Amino acid sequence: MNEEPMRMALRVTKALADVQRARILMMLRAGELCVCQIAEVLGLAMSTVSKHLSILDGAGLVESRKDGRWMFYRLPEGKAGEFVRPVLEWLGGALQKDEQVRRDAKQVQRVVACDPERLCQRIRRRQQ
Amino acid sequence: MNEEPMRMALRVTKALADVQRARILMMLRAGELCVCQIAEVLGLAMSTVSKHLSILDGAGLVESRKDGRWMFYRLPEGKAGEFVRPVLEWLGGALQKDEQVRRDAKQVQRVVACDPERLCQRIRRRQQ
DNA sequence: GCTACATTTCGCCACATGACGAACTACCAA
DNA sequence: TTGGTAGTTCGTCATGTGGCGAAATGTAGC
Repeated sequence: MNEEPMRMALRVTKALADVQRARILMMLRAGELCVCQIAEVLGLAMSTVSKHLSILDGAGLVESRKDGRWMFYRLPEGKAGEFVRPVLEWLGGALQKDEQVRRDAKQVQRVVACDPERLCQRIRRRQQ
Repeated sequence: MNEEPMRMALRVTKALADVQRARILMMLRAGELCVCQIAEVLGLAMSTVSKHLSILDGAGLVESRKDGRWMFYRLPEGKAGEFVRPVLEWLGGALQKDEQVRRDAKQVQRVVACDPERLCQRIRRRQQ
């Protein structure tokens, strides 16, 4: 194991160096979310969100779980997240009072209350 | 005071999301360096290094001091560096065993022993 | 099997970023 | 004041990145 340290570190910092990905990480503090829920809050196309999530995943900043057609993403737990936990905590502290992050957190509350089926349909309609 | 938190955080993460800038930060752990010393170790043009340093400075990841024609850069100390210190420590830990970072550290030892006048001349010659 | 649908991958475009050399600035020393 | 020099800024170019829609993938249910 143990790939070149610089490569690992840069994958993390590059993954963190984007607004939408920072917003996603903050949203996931509330618990796991599926792609369409995240897309709904960010107001982005699902393909775009999926790409962001694969970048976060590649950096070890999220873990995923597949449930039927749905894919749920969450912050890494336990040993898997050891490497990135300090940075995630720093980011959380830095964005604690960010207005957009707070709006997102409220939206997440609304969105997890919805039936995911309906949510995905709504997003799909928005895109055409 | 207190600019939008997201903007501040992203300035830091974007500044960290580049190999050369990560190398610079690691090099500065040995103490302050001038632009030509950094350019020598990285093997980049001074104009490029200067740009990197201005990005690091804008993120609060370095402080600077002017001495005659020389500009010295160092890691931020005291209260100024409070915000970024956790990330810098994380990066230091992550890159502890990186080969390139170690080579850079040795080069820094060589370079600080040189007369800076001669060093700058050497770099300038290299660029033509 | 076939259909519906959540997600991912692909192809494309617009824009951001990192590199260089040249021109410009600021400062020291004659 | 004039030269020389460390550093910065500017213009340019190649490459990287984020966005979308369309096509591909995989899974549930008929």
